Amino acid sequence: MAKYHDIYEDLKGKIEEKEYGAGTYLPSENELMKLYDSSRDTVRKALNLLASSGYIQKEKRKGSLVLDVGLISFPVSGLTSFKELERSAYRYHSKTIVSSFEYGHPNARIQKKLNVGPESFVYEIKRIRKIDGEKIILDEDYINAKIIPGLDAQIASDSIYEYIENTLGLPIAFARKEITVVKASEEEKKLLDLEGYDLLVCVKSYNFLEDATLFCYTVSKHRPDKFRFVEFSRREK
Amino acid sequence: MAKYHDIYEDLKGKIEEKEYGAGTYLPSENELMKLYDSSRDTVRKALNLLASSGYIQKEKRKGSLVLDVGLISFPVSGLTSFKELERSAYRYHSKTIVSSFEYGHPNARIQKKLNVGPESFVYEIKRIRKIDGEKIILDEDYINAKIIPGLDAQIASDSIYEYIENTLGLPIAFARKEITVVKASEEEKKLLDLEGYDLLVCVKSYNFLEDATLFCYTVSKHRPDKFRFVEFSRREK
DNA sequence: AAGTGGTCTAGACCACCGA
DNA sequence: CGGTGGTCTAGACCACTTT
Repeated sequence: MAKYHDIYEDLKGKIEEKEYGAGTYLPSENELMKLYDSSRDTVRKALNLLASSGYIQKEKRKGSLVLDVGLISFPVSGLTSFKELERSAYRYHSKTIVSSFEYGHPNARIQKKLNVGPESFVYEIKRIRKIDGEKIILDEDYINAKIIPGLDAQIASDSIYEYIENTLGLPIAFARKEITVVKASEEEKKLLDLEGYDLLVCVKSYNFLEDATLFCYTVSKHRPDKFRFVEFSRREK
Repeated sequence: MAKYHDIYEDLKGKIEEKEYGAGTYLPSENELMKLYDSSRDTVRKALNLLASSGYIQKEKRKGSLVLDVGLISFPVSGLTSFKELERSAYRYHSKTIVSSFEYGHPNARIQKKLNVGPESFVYEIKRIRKIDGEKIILDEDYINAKIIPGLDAQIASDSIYEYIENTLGLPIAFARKEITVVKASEEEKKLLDLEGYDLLVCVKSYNFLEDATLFCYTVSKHRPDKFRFVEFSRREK
């Protein structure tokens, strides 16, 4: 099912494999209709997906221009989790260390962040991400245990997202993220290999399920020299 | 024209004005068809825009849930330029100082960034952004003069984007951005009020017109404590 | 059983570009 | 003038939720 999505994946693949090279035009919508034996609307849905993710630029009365799919490395974008990054093209020698795993009632700050009361239960997990032998990233996750039950340190050392999506079958849908720069605390200096840096790039993220439930608040702190965020954005209007 | 866009704007406004409150559902697609006297497809286009910009979450067989439109401040996202930020809700006492304005052939690095030859002409503009009396941001713009002619220091001190879009009538379409953290050079320490910080948040941006012409490469460096980037992202699949 | 959003189709008109 | 993408319409079937 979801024909338009199949067409999107197919075209995306062919652009990445240079079958449709940068600077050339895709077949017209009329031709794509025939190629994929589908209606124009369906083809256009696929093309819109390609445009919004930066693969093509649609030009009126000319066609769909294939863009140069440049470097796509270390995106915080698209809800990518650390575990997914490992699997990506940019493969690091990486390791996750669970430095603390707690379960209990949240303090006032976390109650507010997760929008829960003092009687609720929350997992508080701290993890250190090691890349090429250096402790680079510190992740703090605050997870609503009522929504995400059954976590343990073993799952945390693997991938919490995979557990949520595959084991629990809960669909992660969207996130609000904020990137700032903060001073490193003494504890953070001890936990990470900061090499003299006293600032950290701080990515705070509110993560939601498909039914718009806020299930997790994450604070991810990166050593400045190892942080990189890439974005493709279209201008409104 | 562009009915679906009008509907989008109307609904967006009503969500921002709390006419449709967070946590409630929008009228069903069927009702919206009648409300706006349009077809279902047109209504759905508007709803998709709302969803992709984070205003609603569509839930199958239930409806379009209105999300809590939180803080939207200082987004680098969406191609927002400094001049637009000024006009936004978060109004700063701000001022732009053109610290250097040059016109000539580009060096090898800029030739590569702008994808032009050594015989081409490029504007190289440095601007300091003052917010509340403090010099916080340093912008370097490298602009292809063949595409964007007629720039001068006066325009640079106002808004280059406005000049491109309104005076020249050229449509700015999309950008590729990269955020990293870099060490401040001695020159940058002199130009900005860094208050002891020796790192800067560096936003590099390749900016394109609607016909996918690369017209401008920008490097924008921010004092770490004044930098903030907010993003809404949907999970693929 | 009624209502919802997700998908797909077929056809239409427009504005504009290039031959 | 034919081809392009942009927009809009009307109708259809599906899977599922709610009543």
